[in-house]
Amino acid sequence: MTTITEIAAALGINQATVSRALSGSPRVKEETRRAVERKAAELGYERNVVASNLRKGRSDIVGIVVPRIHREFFSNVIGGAEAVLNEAGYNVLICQTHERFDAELKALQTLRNYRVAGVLLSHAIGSADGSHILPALGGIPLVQFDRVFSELPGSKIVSNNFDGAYLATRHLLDQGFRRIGTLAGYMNSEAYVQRLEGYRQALRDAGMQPGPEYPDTIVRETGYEACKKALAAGCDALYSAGDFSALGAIDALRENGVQRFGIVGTANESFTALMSPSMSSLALNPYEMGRQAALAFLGGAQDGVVVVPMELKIRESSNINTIWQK
Amino acid sequence: MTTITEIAAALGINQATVSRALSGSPRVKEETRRAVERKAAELGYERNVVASNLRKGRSDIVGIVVPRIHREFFSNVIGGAEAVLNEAGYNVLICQTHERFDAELKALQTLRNYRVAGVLLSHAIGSADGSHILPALGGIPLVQFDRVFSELPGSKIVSNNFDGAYLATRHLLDQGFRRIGTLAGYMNSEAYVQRLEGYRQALRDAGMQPGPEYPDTIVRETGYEACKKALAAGCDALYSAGDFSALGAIDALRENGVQRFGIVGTANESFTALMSPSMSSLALNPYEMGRQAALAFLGGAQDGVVVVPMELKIRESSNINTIWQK
DNA sequence: CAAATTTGTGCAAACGTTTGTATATTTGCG
DNA sequence: CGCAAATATACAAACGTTTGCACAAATTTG
Repeated sequence: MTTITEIAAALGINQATVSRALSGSPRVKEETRRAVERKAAELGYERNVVASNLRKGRSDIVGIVVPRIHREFFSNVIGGAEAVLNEAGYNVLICQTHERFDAELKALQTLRNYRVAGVLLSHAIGSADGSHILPALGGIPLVQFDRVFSELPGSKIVSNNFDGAYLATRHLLDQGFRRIGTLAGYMNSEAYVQRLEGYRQALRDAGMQPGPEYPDTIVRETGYEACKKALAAGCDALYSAGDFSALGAIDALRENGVQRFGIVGTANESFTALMSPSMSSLALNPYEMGRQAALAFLGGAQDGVVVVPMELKIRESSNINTIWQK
Repeated sequence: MTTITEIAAALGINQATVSRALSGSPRVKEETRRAVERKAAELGYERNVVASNLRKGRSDIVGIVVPRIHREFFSNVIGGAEAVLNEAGYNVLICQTHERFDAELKALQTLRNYRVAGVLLSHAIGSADGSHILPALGGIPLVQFDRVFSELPGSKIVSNNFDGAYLATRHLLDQGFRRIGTLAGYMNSEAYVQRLEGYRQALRDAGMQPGPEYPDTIVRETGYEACKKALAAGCDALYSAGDFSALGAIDALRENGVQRFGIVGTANESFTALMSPSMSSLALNPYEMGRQAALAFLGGAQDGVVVVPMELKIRESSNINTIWQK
């Protein structure tokens, strides 16, 4: 491949001049610049970023570490981050942890080896705390998103789970449902705790009795079981902290031929809009979270929390006239 | 950050020895190696991959270029490729083209600037042909997957669309359906042409009349319209070359209260398993395609085509007793 | 025991840039 | 015209690693 030294030799000038010409330094004559650019194009020159980064002591790569790339949520976060970062001249190196602590540690070390400009991280479930993160990064700027360790410095991007769940529950009340339960997630995760609190607050503010709560309910099967209990307890609606548990709840409604029952899920997985009746869902905003994470990095990854609003997608499952059939 | 020069100074030996010790050269005494490793750990040394890559003239990064990362298909391909490549000591740099020619060209140039070890590519719709690819890559090994330009050299990973569509159509016949139409995709894409051919061959082999064909039918709306026409034409089943058009077809079935009508889609989008009745679908195998693409790269990106089998996921929509309701 | 071989280490150049400083050239101005 | 200032280019060192070659010490061989 062509180097600046070759261009310099071909033009009989110094490589430093070629370097300056190509990087737009004002210290080179317009005429020389044009000659260099012409010769560079002629020889098919492309700057060797590896050498450039070594000399400059920094890289234009930003690492993104996620549990699993094929999860809709994370691939959308990556998409949002990439849009901003590419615009700013950065490239994106993606690592998966598969929810494992050891893979997360290795990913962080790899990124450090590349002397990346920054790291955007959503930690693995397998990481009980964040004590390994800073040592592994050795000073590289850190932005955490969605799953954050509050004790670490740097920027954090999270959803407003409390407000979202409040809104979803309020929506069910507004539709005329009167006894609302909740399928809550794992209580060791901040996000699920916040959703539960938002749900409770909405009921309190409406002067309603607290409804039945089904914790650790996050997959289709547990949603199905919990919904049967909720029906037995006289519920006419459920706010579910996940979409898959809400799907299980709908299985139970169909099986029992229940009518006038409202469901709102959380996460706005693509199937919620595609099923029939379609499912109302409290949408996370992964693309925007990715954008915000990237912007936080560009802003220097200062300590601080950015809250990305959730959005309630109102569809058929929370309409009191929706018919549930087998 | 610590360098090998610092380790060498601390031990009073030469940097070359440190380098050799850390990279496992047999030319260094076991005792020295241990001393180096101890000191490296003590100083928190991490190899500077940028410098290493520059000196070695190659990089351990493989570029993956896809239209859109948040599409389920592509994120799974990436996941499969990453699994293999990480195992082999490579890292993955991901670029999106958003189906645009200019973004694809820029991505390829960026990867070349990084002197990546290889590129895995599924080209943008906006790229009418592949004439820009080789010049942009300047000799970097190329593996194409899913969307391939046959005229380019290198490895190609594709699905066996013909066999898959044949199988799907055969399955509908086996279920007792007798007049089968097809929602075909865009005929400027090799994959869709192959699916149409497979469908036709299955009917021929069964001694059936050719059914009605609805080309350019790939989204929900066009699927809905085409299904209404198919119903008017007396069809009792459809093989759809896409899942979204199949979803539209189901909309039409529900609306018209049709019974005894079979549907098989293609791509096995996650919603197909989650809707009710669930949709039978001809699954692409993106994870395996990613794996194969990575393996092809590791094997030197030799000229040749690898065909990844599709798998028919049999669910309720192709069962003759499934009830379609509003 | 000298010569040949093996083993371990050091020296220094290279990878392709960038950049501080020095030098050469041009320009401006009294 | 002469000198200072501005402009343009050259020189050379650095970034941190890898690696061919040279060399010294230890070991084997005839």
